[in-house]
Amino acid sequence: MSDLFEPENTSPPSPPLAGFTGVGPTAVDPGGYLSNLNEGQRQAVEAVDGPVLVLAGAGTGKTRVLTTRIGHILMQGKARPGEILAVTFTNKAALEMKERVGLLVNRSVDGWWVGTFHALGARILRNHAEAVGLKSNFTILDTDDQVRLLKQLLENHEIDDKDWPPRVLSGVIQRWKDRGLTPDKVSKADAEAVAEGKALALYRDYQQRLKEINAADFGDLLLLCLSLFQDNPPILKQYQQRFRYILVDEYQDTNVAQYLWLRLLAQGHNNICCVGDDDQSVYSWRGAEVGNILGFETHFPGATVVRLERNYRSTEHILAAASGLIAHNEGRLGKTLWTEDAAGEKVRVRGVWDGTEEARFIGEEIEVLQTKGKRLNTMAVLVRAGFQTREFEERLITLGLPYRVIGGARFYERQENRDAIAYLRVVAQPDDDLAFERIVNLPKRGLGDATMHVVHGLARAEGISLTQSVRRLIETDELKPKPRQTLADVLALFDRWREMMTIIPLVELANTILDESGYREMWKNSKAMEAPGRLENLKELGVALGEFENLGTFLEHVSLVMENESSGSDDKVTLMTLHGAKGLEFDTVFLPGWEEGLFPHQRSLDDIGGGGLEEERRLAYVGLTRARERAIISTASNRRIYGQWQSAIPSRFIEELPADHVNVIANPGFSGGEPDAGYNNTFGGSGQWKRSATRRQHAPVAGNEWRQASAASTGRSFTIGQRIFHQKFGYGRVVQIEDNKLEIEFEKAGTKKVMDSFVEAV
DNA sequence: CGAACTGCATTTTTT
DNA sequence: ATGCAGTTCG
Repeated sequence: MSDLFEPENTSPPSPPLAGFTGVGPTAVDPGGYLSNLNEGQRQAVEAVDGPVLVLAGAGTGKTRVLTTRIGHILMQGKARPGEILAVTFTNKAALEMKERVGLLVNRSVDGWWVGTFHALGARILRNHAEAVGLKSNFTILDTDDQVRLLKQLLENHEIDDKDWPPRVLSGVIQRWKDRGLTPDKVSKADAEAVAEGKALALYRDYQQRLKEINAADFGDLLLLCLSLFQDNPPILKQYQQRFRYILVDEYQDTNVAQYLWLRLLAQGHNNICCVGDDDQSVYSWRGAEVGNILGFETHFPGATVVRLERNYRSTEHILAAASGLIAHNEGRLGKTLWTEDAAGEKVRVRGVWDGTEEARFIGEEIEVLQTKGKRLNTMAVLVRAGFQTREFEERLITLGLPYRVIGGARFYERQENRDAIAYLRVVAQPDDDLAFERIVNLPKRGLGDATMHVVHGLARAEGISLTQSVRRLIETDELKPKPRQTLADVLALFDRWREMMTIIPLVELANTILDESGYREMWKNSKAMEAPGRLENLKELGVALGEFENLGTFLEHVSLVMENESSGSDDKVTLMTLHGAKGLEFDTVFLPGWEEGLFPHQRSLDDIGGGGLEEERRLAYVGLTRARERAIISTASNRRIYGQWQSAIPSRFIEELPADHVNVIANPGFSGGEPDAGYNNTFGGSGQWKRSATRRQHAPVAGNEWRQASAASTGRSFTIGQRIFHQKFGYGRVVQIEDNKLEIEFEKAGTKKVMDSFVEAV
């Protein structure tokens, strides 16, 4: 273990933050950055030493607190930039923190220890890879790789993949890792609960195999750090001494492994400041442990707890509604948000007949707001589950309202990009079996199952990687001449590319590989519909590559930063899930689908006493608190789920909203409650929807309409470049086709997405 | 090897 | 209903 720390730290100690301009007057700061804070925020910033928990409610300025706190520590000369560890959960948050700190201290924060748990974990591990049985160029496996690896290993484990699909087992192992459990720490009870106790051996085997192929999965980035620290006290000590101050964002989302990681690093000085909101903990299903934030004072004795309760985002009615709702949860640390802002509009609750009407209603509301001068990018539709966006998309397309859907397939996850990246991975790291396997016969080289079976056999028997196995096999005559020659050629290509790696620029290397491997040729010859798009994506990948110094940096980026955030500044309505909306805010927020079974989701209702329902309620709370000026909830009395029409009951969360802050409006056709719910009647309270509402069997009228529209849209097909006519937008040309949605460049109206049923060929 | 068929699940998402 | 993955058949 040579140099523990990177070059930027070997620079001579500079005076603490020369060039720090702060925000205002310097020295003790009267009128400077501290005076921009409210009482609570200021406390959170000034309580520099010892453990601090900042309970930051929605919209109370936690990012400001975090960044100002970093500035304050530097300003006070308590630490130099390289001595602060600031951890976030997502790259987006890390980027924002870097930007804002950079702005505050008026200098670049490159090289500071600001990043995600995973990125920082990887950074530490690369410095000490040998100590945990890896080489420093180890590959970081994504979820997909994990599953494929596991699938291969399953064969030796007599586990029935019908009962225990690799995906599930991968989840189990991941959860163990989330809890900080290496194979030898998994309890007997835990182990026996999965695949008749056979999963533990699989976990061992999986870890073994990871080392053989010089790879780590996401969980390992933390777990291996823990092992590293525990097994090498001197290394741990150096990091402890180095990170004099630790800051953590979104603490309610951390898992046990992350808590242990933080605790080890903070040991000694205990200068750790965690910011979070227990009421916004919505990720327990992926291993987040609310107990981390609930038990902070026990985990870090003598902790200072600061509550940020003054909200700068929402109106009074919105806050009161949200607070009233979340008050139904037990086991909270407790906070009451308040604001000095106006009362504003009450939260609206609208009952509708079905999903179609719901989409129509929201579409109308958006148009009304638009005529009042509201921009589309101030509005968002927040749904519980991804599939719900479809109905709104269709409606918005019909109305010609631009929208964007957040979430879904990402750039680096597209097949062609993954293939190209696989080539690069094998160049960078020959032992990367998963990448090697992906492309060894892509394009087709005539290497079938028979050949690969032999290769696998030797690899498994010897505990070596596939590349190594191939290297040996081509020296023998175990293989038939043809595949043997093919493999030799492939290996020779990789050897050549590997030599080029250090001499030619990354983009050129990638282009050479795509050409010489025949991969690009494969798509050029393909008659598949998507082929041109794939080639386009490969070009796009080239552009992305251009921004990186070397292959290693690029691959790290690909595995840790799955970003695909587009401009975001366009004037479009945002459609996304409630989970995706955490941390964002909009003037107007639409919250559709508040029905029992959908929200709260059925799965949480089935999970009796598991806390699932409370998490759903927190999700509702998150949704409401995204709104600055307006929150509009809707609930449909009929919904088509899995192709089956079902009558639905309004979500219990609607009843839980405090009546004084809510306006309930039901429609004539609405059948969620009293037989004769008045049209546009405004009730003072929300209790009128008893869940004993009559459940009737019915075939919704609107269903026919939907079916017709759907049938009409499937009949025709368009081709790219075709000239068309649209009732509302006039003549145009098809530029892209996505199912029955067309992107059309109109001659007068610009580029819009429309449904093909509204378009005629000319 | 690729097309057609069958069964099956179907919340949320980051790294 | 729908899509996907695994399997089977030509």
